Amino acid sequence: MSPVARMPESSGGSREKILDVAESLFARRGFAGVGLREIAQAVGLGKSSLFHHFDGKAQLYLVVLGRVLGRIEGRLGGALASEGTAMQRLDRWIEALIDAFAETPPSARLLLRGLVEDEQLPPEAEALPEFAAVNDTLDRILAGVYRLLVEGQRAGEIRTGSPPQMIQTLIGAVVYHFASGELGERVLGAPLLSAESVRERKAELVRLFHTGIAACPGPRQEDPS
Amino acid sequence: MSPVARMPESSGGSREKILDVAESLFARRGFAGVGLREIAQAVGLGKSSLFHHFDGKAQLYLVVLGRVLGRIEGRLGGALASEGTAMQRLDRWIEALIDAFAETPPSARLLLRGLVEDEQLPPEAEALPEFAAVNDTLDRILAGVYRLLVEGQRAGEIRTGSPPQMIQTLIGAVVYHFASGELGERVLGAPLLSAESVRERKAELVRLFHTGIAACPGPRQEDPS
DNA sequence: GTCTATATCACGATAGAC
DNA sequence: GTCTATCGTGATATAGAC
Repeated sequence: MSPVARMPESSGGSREKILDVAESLFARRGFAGVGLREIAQAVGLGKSSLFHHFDGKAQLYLVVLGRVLGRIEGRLGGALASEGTAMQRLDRWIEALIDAFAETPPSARLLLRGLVEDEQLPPEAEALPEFAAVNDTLDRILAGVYRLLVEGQRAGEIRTGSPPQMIQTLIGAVVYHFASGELGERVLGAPLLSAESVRERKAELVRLFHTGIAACPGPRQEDPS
Repeated sequence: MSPVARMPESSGGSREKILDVAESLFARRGFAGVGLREIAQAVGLGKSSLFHHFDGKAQLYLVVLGRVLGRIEGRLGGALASEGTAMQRLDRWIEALIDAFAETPPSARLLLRGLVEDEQLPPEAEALPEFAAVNDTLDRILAGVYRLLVEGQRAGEIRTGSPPQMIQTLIGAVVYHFASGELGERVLGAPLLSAESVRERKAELVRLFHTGIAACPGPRQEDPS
């Protein structure tokens, strides 16, 4: 899509390094909390050099956000396209989202900020093409899981109720968890990103969506994991 | 607790006005995204006047955050102290948390930032007494719901599983929802804070925690709402 | 493609008049 | 308790040499 995307190797991948560093810093302290000087310094460049790779701070931020969303969309697409019942695909969708955050730890924080902080960017940034691209990717992701939930309801696998409400819960339960950092580790009493914690999170959410947290005395669907 | 808390009325409540404005602005753009100049201007004061009410930006932010947490703790305490089974009290706890966010809309965003953004404050701010106060309130809130979940498990009302994992889901599902702003409204296709949306959110979460989202064929516990 | 130098502006915080 | 004036710093962004 981007004009620079065609040359993945040639002449020093400064651009990728900048994006990696910026992703980590923006995730930790947000758009306003990070200066271009700090980013440049962490990459090993002068501040002004960033302007030869990006049009400015806002565009850089949007490129970073778009890259994260693109990675996530790729993973989720596999779950949507997989075989099995709607409920099985939903389980895989949840697990794929968790894997995406576990693989690239800053993603969850960056995404949570990006989703919640509408007014953080200067107003003129909404005119940038990257802004529209981010929104489009987001819409596709949401539309995908929405269709999956509706399909599950039609098939009688998912109870009645508002799919958008369920989506809000899914996003909140997954994204918040992996963005919760120190507080999350205080709650858990364990590291957030260890293989064991990640596995436990998957199991808990799949179980929650299947049966809630109540000790239901009736017969239960088979545990899928 | 605070030395100023004893005089709720006398001599112009500038302090409260500052806190209200700061809460709204910090919620929208975060600690680093808001300048003292903007806060003072919105209150109708000069920038320097803020320093006669607060010790600096970081302390002001912590006071705002502490006030929000105090309001929430008050509401949740009522639910914890109420009568009924652990599951019924958990339902009330969830509904009280939702009411707190619905009543003071910026709270959810402010809190989500405060919870997730560890590194946003300058390091010396962690030495302020308000920092410890915020953490204490947070710990009390978390300990309260933790005890409730464990009690429910002992009584056989709540299934086995990790209470911390359940708490992470609770926080994520409630706080994210009410912090989700424009994106949340795009997902829902409806305003986030209308009486109907708030009622629907309560019903969805209570239902989710009772029975999951699967269409369970077995007998179900009575709907408590 | 990276650099130095600079322009312009806003920031948090302080001093001191009233 | 609020104000004006100011200090020192760091912000984004640009210009132009190499």
